Amino acid sequence: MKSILEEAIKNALTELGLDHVDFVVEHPSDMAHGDYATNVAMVLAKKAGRNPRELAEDIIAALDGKVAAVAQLELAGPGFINVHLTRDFFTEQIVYANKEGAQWGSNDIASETEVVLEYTSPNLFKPLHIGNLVGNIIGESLTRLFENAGATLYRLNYPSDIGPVVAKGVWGLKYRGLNPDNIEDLGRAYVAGNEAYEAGGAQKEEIDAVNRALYAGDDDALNALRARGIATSRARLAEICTELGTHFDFEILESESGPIGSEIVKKHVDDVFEVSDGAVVYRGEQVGLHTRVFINSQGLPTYEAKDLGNFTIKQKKYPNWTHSIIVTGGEQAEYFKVLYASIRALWPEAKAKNLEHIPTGFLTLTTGKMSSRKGNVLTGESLLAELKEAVQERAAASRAEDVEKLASQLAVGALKFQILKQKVGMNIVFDKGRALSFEGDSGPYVQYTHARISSLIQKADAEGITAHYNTVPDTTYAIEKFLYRFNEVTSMALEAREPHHLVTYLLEIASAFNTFYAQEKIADADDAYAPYKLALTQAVGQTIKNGLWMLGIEAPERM
RNA sequence: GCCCCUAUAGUUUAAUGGAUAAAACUGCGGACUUCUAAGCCGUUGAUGUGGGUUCGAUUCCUACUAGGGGCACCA
Repeated sequence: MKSILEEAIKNALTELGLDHVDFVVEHPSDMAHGDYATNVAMVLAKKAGRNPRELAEDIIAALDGKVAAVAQLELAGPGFINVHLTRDFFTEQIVYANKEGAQWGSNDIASETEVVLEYTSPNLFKPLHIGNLVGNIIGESLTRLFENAGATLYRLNYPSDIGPVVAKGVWGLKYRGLNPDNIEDLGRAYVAGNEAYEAGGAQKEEIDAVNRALYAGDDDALNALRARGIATSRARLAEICTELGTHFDFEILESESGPIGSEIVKKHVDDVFEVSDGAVVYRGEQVGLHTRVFINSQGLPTYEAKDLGNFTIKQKKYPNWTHSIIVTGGEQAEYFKVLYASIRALWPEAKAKNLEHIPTGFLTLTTGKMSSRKGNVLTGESLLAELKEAVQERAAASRAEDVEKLASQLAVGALKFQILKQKVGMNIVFDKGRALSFEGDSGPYVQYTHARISSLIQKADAEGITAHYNTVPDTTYAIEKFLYRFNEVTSMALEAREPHHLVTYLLEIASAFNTFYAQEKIADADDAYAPYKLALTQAVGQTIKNGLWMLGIEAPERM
């Protein structure tokens, strides 16, 4: 609808012999101002040297009758043109939503793209910090927004299985006699290794030696500890990903990408890189950035070189990619600028493609600071467990058949919703108390609205009410004014890489539905409008379900 | 020291350069007791400071203040 209006306005400008300018068609914040409004007259006024209100009058005249769904055009304020849509338009949107079903809200704005999206990417020898979950949650939502827009999409996980962090963990396993098959011991081993490393001295050198040995792969005992630790960590990661609703299409390990990256760096040591203090570096200053080390003075690849190897593997596996997107913590924002600069220097053809880094915010707790080094972290799984525990009683008292499943759906919903609610990149202050309360602007609020709708549909069915559109009320319900915006929101959320627009929308539509529900009896067999209300209710339910899916959140039928 | 990001109500967050800055939590008040009260209705309360651009600035530019992040062998 929005694009139809934009097109009609452009045609009107041509008809009036006016220049084309950049104007917007938007939803006025006050619904009394209509369903859409455009500022075209005001933008054009100065250029044309005319009064904006007079100009708006001319445009209204030229626009009148051109778009069937438009009931009324009015001039307002300093020169806005407000557009009111017809009753039929809103009814048609309900028909359309119900007909589309699971496809409702989809679009094709990314149908020409092939996207490799890398996210989650934990270190296999560090406990999964709740901060790691942020990347998973945002990344997963982006993958779904891309899929919803028709993209060919590949989900990539890039866990770290070799390097200093792994060496610390393996050292801890060996010298503290910890069990590599136990996930808690793995966490303790890393903390011990890190403390030893920071203390310096002989132990630090031991850890460096472990690191070199692991790269060389010539110490069977260390190799075995590393392999067992990795297996333990990956098994647990897989469980968490299942619970969160993420599956990966493929994985690249740093132990694979490192050697490939090293080769590339060594091959280009004269044209792209240079040797400095025994290390191989890239001089980012030439493009306004900073210098970074790609191969350290011990001859081992750093994150930088590994990422070049990672890029090469992706390139080989998916040569037709158009977008390579990596979601990580915001502290890596500057790093990725340098990395991408080096990639463009190495492979000029990459300039024609889209290399994107999406930095996420830092997650802090309102209740105090966490430190992964000291081990007093709130791990991803412990938080999920806590959320599930908190919801257990409610879930048990609910109408759900499978209480455990509902508890999990609500816990995951609460967590994801709170993280996706704000703009990507903003630091997240995680309020456990609020997340645990499940009230207000929360995942469970929207999930509850969905369950309520499912229940209403069931009741209507029992009452013998069948959805149809023959008897339509004269006035448009407020909720109908939100429904048709769904497509606009999903496109915008994807284009901006900002799922929070969708979150805001779902809260609005859920809230509008709950108001509708409080004001109107829906499943009333004696009500002539009941079939229409039912159709509307179904459409809202479908919107919420599809919208939650794009956030990676399940929509329970009963709760 | 240099670079990047951020600053909105008591708190946590919204607002593609537009009209009276939108919610939630908290506080206070209320309705129904009819389809799920994890709900609904009402109410108090905000754009860090100074300039600039613009018909119009929370949004763009600039200086300052405050907070976070980064700046060579971690990821």
